[in-house]
Amino acid sequence: MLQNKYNASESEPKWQKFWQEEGIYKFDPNSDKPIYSIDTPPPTVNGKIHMGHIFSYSQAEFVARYKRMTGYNVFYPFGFDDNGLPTELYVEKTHKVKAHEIGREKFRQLCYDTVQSLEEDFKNLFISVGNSADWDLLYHTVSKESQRASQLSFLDLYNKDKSYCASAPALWCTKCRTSIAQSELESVERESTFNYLKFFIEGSDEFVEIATTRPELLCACDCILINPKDEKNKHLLSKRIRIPLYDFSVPVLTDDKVDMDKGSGVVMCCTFGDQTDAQWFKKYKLEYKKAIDDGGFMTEIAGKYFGMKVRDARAQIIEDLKENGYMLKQENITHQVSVHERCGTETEINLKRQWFIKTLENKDTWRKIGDEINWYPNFMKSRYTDWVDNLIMDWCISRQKYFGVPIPVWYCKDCQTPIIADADQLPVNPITDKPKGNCPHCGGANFEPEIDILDTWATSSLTPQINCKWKVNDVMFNKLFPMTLRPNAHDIIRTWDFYTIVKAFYHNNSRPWDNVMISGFLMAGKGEKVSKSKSNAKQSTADFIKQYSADVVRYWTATGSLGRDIILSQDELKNGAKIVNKLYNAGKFIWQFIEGYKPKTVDLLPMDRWVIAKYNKMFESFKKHFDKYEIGLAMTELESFFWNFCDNYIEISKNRLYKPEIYGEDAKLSAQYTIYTVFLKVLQLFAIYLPHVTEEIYQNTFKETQSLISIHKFVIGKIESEDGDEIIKNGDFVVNIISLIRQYKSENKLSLKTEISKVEITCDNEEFVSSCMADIKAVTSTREVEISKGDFNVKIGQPILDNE
RNA sequence: GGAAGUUUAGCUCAGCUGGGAGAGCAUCUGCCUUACAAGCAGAGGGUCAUAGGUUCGAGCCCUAUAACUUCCACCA
Repeated sequence: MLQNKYNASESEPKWQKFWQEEGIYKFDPNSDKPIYSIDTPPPTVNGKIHMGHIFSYSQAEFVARYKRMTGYNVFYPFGFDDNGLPTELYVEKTHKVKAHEIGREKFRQLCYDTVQSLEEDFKNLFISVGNSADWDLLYHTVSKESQRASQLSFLDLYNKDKSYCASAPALWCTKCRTSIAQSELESVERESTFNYLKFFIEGSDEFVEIATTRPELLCACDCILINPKDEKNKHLLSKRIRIPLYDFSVPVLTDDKVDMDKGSGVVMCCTFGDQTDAQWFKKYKLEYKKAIDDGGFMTEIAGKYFGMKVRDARAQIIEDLKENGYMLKQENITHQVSVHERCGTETEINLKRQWFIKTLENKDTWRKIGDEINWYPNFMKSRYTDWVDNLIMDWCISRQKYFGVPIPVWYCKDCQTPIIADADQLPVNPITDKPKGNCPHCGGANFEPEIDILDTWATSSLTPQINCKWKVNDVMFNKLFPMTLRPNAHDIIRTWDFYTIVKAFYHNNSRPWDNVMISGFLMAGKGEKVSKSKSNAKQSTADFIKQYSADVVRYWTATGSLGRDIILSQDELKNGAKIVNKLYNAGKFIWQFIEGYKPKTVDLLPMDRWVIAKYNKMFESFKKHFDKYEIGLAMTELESFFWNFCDNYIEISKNRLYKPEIYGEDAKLSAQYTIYTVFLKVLQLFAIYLPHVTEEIYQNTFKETQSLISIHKFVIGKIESEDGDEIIKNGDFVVNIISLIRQYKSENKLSLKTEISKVEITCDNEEFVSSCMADIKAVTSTREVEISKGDFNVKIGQPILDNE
């Protein structure tokens, strides 16, 4: 029995609890069913879950439900990415502390406590929106198991010579005080000035003009470069050039990368102004002059600018250059600069001992694996291939941070050789643990621990291995790996997707998954994304659930299309509320006629066969869309069928259901069979999107005569029927006739229940139309219908206005 | 500078292998019809971005152009 009104805020938590208790969504490791596995993105634990997450995660959630209901044993874990920089930044911000000030251990503990409570909230939120992950499979990137996997990965890469330790120029964030990877850069437009400076040739008052945006790096200048083909500057080659304001001079070198036509065609190379400088540094084995310290302040070599922030030093040196007559001219420009995506700070390049994973040497492999994977939507694949094509640096995995997976390495104090931990001592923390033996190189017994930690992506790129129990349970691993689906938003194709591919190839010589499904972003407005860290998520997800219900929020998430950004729309939410209400009301209506009814095969009336054929046809395209991960298009098919079912089929059949004494017992049985069967099927399909209201209806109606404990345990499919397109065409034709009569009433401002004395129909499928005579009469309230063969025409007689 | 996506009704979008221009919302007109007024029935509304081309026929294919969005590169 269904209550008169549906109360979502009562029902939703009730069913969520029921599903948990009954293990409705649990993965069965012993099942023979084919496995469908989902490599769920672990959200970074740094703030609140906003509607953008719900949007993106729902896409995979719908797929999980769909696959479960098409006979798969679905492996759908959930995870949290709770180590690393994003979490540290969050903790520093919310607790108003600086990690390097309060100390490593204290800070790690603070991080740990913070993520514990946040994750509980995250989990509850995802449950409250009806997420059907198997929570028993929950993983954390900071857990012992993940740390072990991550360190095993490190060992494996080291043993396979796919990683190396080097003092090489690496991207550096002076605010976060850590090295970062190429993938963590973001381009932003910044105002700057182009400064054209006089550089005097040593021992002469002749000068050469060199333009720079970074005059504060003059103190770190190593050389001047020109193009080898540059005739006009050729005379500089044998000369040394004096650095303005500083008491030293540098040689002139040649390099093809110098653009003769840019500025004066003469460039200065500093350590380090940009990527090109870093390349020249390596190529010509230049001296490292560290001008900027780890925190973004000028070093001693900057002379009078020592201790100043880069920006201030730049402003000051520009003044000094002007004052001393070195400034030829200045141009204001706006240019793209690389900033750290997490904090927006302009990045520097720093030279430190770092660990790298080789990514440059296998570009062809990365492309090949990209080709092996199905990308949905396909055009998003170009994000991946573009990224691979444009890689210029190996993946730097050292982070000078605290809260993360330790790099399992010590260095011999005598010969500096890295000592790698043993596999059987993992997870290991080199600061508190000791290596198992002496230095293999010199036999030394004094070690210095590596204090850096691993890039958080170095661990999260192992989610398939972590989830599938790599090097933990071989049987499981072989069963699950590679995984079926990787769902994520398009912002992390170059990080998460790329790194996961790299690791799966190095460790398992395989692609990590068969399919990648890319979702769009929730935009707060034009060109403005909603993000956890920016807190521009105006209304919280919990508020939306409270206001509209979880089902309605889910409905909205299903309206987006693959890979495309969407803007939160109140209209779509209202639409969702309408559909939930409509389903519930249809359930109430149908219950009146199916209470105690058990479906049995009967001869069906034509319009009943019609609606079943319509359902089957809709199911085909529903399936077609869903198999291509087009969740929204599938739902649109379902929705429009359901609305048609209510407004046309139910209207037609309700007379037979109400008045068997007029239309006959058989006609009622036929209608009962049809509404029972079709509505139960429709409910199953809607269960993917609206799991709560469909469960509420099922439990209070069909459950009585069905053996399955939950609507979510059904296998969706077609309804048995011989009919095809012919009956659809004929039935649609009848609906069209009904429409014409409704139109007549509407145009004449009559109530739809107004009786019509007589309707004369001529058409060429008069046989079929005649077979639906009783339905037509009933639904249009027509006393007499005459049908004959001929050109299509519907003649509507007089309405009967007085109640007789 | 390279690339991808988008451009269809006032708004949000659907249109599969070329043949009828569509849905929802909004607007307007009716209707309390034994599930639902959070509903039902109906109506109006479009040079399918622009210009060429292929074709018997183009929203769809080709070429060029424009606008918007995004990714990548440039950063002397």
